[in-house]
Amino acid sequence: MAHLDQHPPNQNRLLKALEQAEYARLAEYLELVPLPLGEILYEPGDQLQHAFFPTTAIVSLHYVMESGASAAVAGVGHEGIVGISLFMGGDTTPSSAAVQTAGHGYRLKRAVLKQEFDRAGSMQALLLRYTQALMTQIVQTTVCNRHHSIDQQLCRWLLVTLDRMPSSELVITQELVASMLGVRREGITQAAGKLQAAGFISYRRGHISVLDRSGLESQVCECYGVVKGEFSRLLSASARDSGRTPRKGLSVTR
Amino acid sequence: MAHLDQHPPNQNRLLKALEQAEYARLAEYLELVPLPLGEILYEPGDQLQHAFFPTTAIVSLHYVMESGASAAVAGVGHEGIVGISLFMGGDTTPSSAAVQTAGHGYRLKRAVLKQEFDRAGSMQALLLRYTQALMTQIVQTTVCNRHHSIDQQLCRWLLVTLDRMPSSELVITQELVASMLGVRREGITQAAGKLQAAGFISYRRGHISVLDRSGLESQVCECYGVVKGEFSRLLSASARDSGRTPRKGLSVTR
DNA sequence: ACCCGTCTGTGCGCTGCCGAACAGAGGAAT
DNA sequence: ATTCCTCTGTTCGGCAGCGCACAGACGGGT
Repeated sequence: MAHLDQHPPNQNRLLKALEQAEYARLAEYLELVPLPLGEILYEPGDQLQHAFFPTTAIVSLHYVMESGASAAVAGVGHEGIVGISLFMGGDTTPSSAAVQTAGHGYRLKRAVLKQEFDRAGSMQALLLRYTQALMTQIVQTTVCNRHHSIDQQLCRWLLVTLDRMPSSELVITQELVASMLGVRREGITQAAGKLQAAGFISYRRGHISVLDRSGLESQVCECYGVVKGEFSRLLSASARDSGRTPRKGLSVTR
Repeated sequence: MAHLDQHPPNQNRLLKALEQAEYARLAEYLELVPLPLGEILYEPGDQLQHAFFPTTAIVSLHYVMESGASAAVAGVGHEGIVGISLFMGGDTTPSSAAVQTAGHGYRLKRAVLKQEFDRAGSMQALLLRYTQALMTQIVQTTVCNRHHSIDQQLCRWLLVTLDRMPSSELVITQELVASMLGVRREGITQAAGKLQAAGFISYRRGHISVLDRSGLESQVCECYGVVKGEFSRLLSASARDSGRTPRKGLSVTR
């Protein structure tokens, strides 16, 4: 069993950014749960009962079409929360959330989250800023789908996943990556082959090791930087206190 | 000049859904403005000064890439508001907003909107539900980009635009439609040709008339219905009073 | 009435991605 | 060691959409 000290709540950036008083109110309700690969946190139409704050796990938000085809629209790791529809008021969404990388996270009962949100304090502001950052991520996925090659999208996916991992070893099959990017498995095989030939990664059945992060960064499309810039603009520590515009122009490429 | 009685604020669904007291507080600050085709309401990095509630105009939210290529991620008509980053806390976004169909709208100064939002009353709840519906729209655009043909996307675009128009005559060039869908102009020419041959639409230089709406609906992909279902679930009159889950299963196809 | 800028139709060849099918290769379980 | 299942590599044909180039056609402006 995972001990609390191995997985402190403040591994999650949102929980970490909470003010003392808020964190104190929530602490007793935070429940550490294991998030095994493939676990589905919610599906379309589900009445959500909990929100999740991943610590070491990564959750992918995706939409499954009638035909069975699917595509991920965003990912959530230790920087975020799964289940924003709880406080946005819709309670559910047409998309699904599934664990993409096994790990742990904290969950919080719907009523507790909603109550804290409705105090309209700094946690509300924090969650709303996070939601806006998430929207940016989705928007960027949209344009990336439209205009960029599988190669570039794979680079982007590797980098955002890496940003949420403690190590540079990703445990995932090409098949799963393909279904997340919404492309054929063969497309990933080929793109990954190029990256390996370039010496940026090495992989074996179900494992991808990133050897040269800067190599990936040299190939990735602008989408990666835009999203990363927005996340740090909206959620950096200096933005914590108010809703005002914090420092700008961190690393955004325009 | 447009008279107030030709363009009452309640043409905008969000304004219409406001409670008496809230509307009364805002009314004196609502400013009717013409929104000519092509006007840019904001660009990346702009510090927004106003939010806009379109009445007859349609605004498209899109992202312009470094290469100059662009793609629309969502549209806003009389059902919505432009400038959600004002109350979400980010004040700005990496995307742009431009008028896609000329018309009118009301604008509201940033401070006034923010103040009303921060009362954490029913307007806050309304705007948050709208934001969630907008996210659904963006998500659906993402998967539509990934998996559906230009033909289907054009159908979808025509229908959502039609839903926001009083007549069935759209004033827009194929060139503009192409840039909104993020595809080549030739692709639109071809897709529109098919639809015309099928008798669903007729067009001439800068004008598209929808002749057979149900024809379009028979060809459109599921994305249209999903978004429409979410909007009515989240923003129908019966959902106005609280954040609770309203009626379900309107027309969403799963 | 004219002119010129913009919009629309059409024709290439090209390429990135899809669909399907199959062979080999790891790795976990027995 | 053997078995079996899943993951990975590779091939081939097909097609949707791209980039480019050019011709005609419309319509607003003077």
